[in-house]
Amino acid sequence: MTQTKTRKIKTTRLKVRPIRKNSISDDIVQQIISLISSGDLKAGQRLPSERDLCVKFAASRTSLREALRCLSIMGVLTARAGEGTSVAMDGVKFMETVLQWRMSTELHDIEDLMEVRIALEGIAAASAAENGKEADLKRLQDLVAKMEVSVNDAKRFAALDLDFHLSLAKASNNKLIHDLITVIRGQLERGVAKVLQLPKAMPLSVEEHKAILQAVFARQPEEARAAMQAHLNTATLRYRAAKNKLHSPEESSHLKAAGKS
Amino acid sequence: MTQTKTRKIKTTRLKVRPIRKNSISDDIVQQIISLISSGDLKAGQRLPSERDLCVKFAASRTSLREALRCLSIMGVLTARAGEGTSVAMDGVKFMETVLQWRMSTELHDIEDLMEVRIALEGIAAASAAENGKEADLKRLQDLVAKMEVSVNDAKRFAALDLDFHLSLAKASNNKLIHDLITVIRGQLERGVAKVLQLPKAMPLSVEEHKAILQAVFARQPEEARAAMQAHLNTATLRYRAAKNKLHSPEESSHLKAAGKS
DNA sequence: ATTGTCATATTGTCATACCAATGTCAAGAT
DNA sequence: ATCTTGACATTGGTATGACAATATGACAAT
Repeated sequence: MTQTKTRKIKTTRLKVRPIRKNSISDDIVQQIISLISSGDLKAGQRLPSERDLCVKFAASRTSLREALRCLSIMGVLTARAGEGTSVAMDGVKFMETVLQWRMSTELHDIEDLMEVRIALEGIAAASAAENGKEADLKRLQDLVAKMEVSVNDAKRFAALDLDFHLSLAKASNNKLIHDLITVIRGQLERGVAKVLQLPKAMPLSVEEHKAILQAVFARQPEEARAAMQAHLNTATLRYRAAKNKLHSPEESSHLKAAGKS
Repeated sequence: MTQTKTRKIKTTRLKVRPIRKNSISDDIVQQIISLISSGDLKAGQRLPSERDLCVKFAASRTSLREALRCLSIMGVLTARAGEGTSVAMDGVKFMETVLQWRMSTELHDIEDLMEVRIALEGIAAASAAENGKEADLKRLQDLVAKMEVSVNDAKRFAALDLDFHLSLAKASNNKLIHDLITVIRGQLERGVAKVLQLPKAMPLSVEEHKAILQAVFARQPEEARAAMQAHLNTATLRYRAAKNKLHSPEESSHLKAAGKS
């Protein structure tokens, strides 16, 4: 069969473009996104009923529903039977599901996440020191004070820690950074809980947060960045220690409660 | 006046949770994500036909399709008539649609994007200098060489520039950073084109890329980071200039306001 | 004033049918 | 032998109708 030679290339090279039919659902999704983008659909606003939208889009209810359902699952829309469909109020759920998917379908190393997180939270700290409003800074102060008296309650401490970092990200006044930090932190939640189990972890963490807070209050962007990045670097080291020290063999997803035999 | 007094609050505060019925499509989506996450479904692998999946999930084809369609639109699956449905090979499309949606439904300032980009590409340059493989570095060198002889072809230059930055991000060996840079860069594409219209923009850009390249080849992470961030900072300044000089008023549509949310 | 009931509108689910695109493979043409 | 062609089966894409489940408001009953 080696004589299946190449001389058979007499097929003329026509300059045509492949025809591509975008699916109807795809099209509808894009249109709705555009409507939201242009402001014709505002957050919380209700959409016409599915049957009405069918005729507006000149599509079947099947195709329309595939589009609406997709947007609902992603958190862009909220739909409930009897009530109708409306634009979601908070776009955060969207990013949450998204990163959850991303993290699930494509493995990202914890170290990769931390590398990005260190950079972003560094920016956030610097920006907060530079531009943060007094109210935001006050809130950070309160949170650190609460952390200081919660060093014996790991669960509460973790919640306060999360609140601190997100509040600081918000104070940076860069919404993209706030979004990214939120979703990345969500992926690291388990790791955070582990780190806090280490002895002295919480008191040390309080001191580090105090250092960040001080730099932010002093309106020293670079110091704030350095303090934040130092905090997260040691947190990364503590995570590695926790990972190796504590039941190291398996670290993966879920503990399979083997039950008390 | 207000005799609708408050004493009527004897309604006991019960700790109950609202009833929530997850839709079938939602459930199927979660299950498929889990299958991909657990490795039971690998990238490129084909799923059973829709009609088969119907019986496996014990759901109607409508519900099943709403789930599959959602995953297809988001880029997690790829489906074509006659061929079947399979797990997408390239997860980048997913992040692209995601950020596109996010950018559309929630306004992000160009400056916010650049701030994040500067940090991430700084990391990428440093990591590439530290860990980049020789082949990756060689590719960067080739790209800069091509850029140097393309200073009169803005379109080609822009493509080479994009290639350079993404290749460097890839060389950093941090997939999350590569993803984020890719999508952020996608949002900035128009801005990049504008900047290159400025006089001397391309020759200057070449020099800056050479500086980055040199630092990376010298295996000097901090120098590489500094060179990259200097490059992007001047690019930002050039963008502002281009925005103000050229027909400015229209189209940016992002005005930064202290968003409270 | 609270509760029960009903009508109505809307989303959620299902079953069925048909269309369009793709792959398979055998029959026929060269 | 090799290539083309066409029929056929498989599969995703679309459309339609029907019914269930849920939320809302009006209204009667207690």
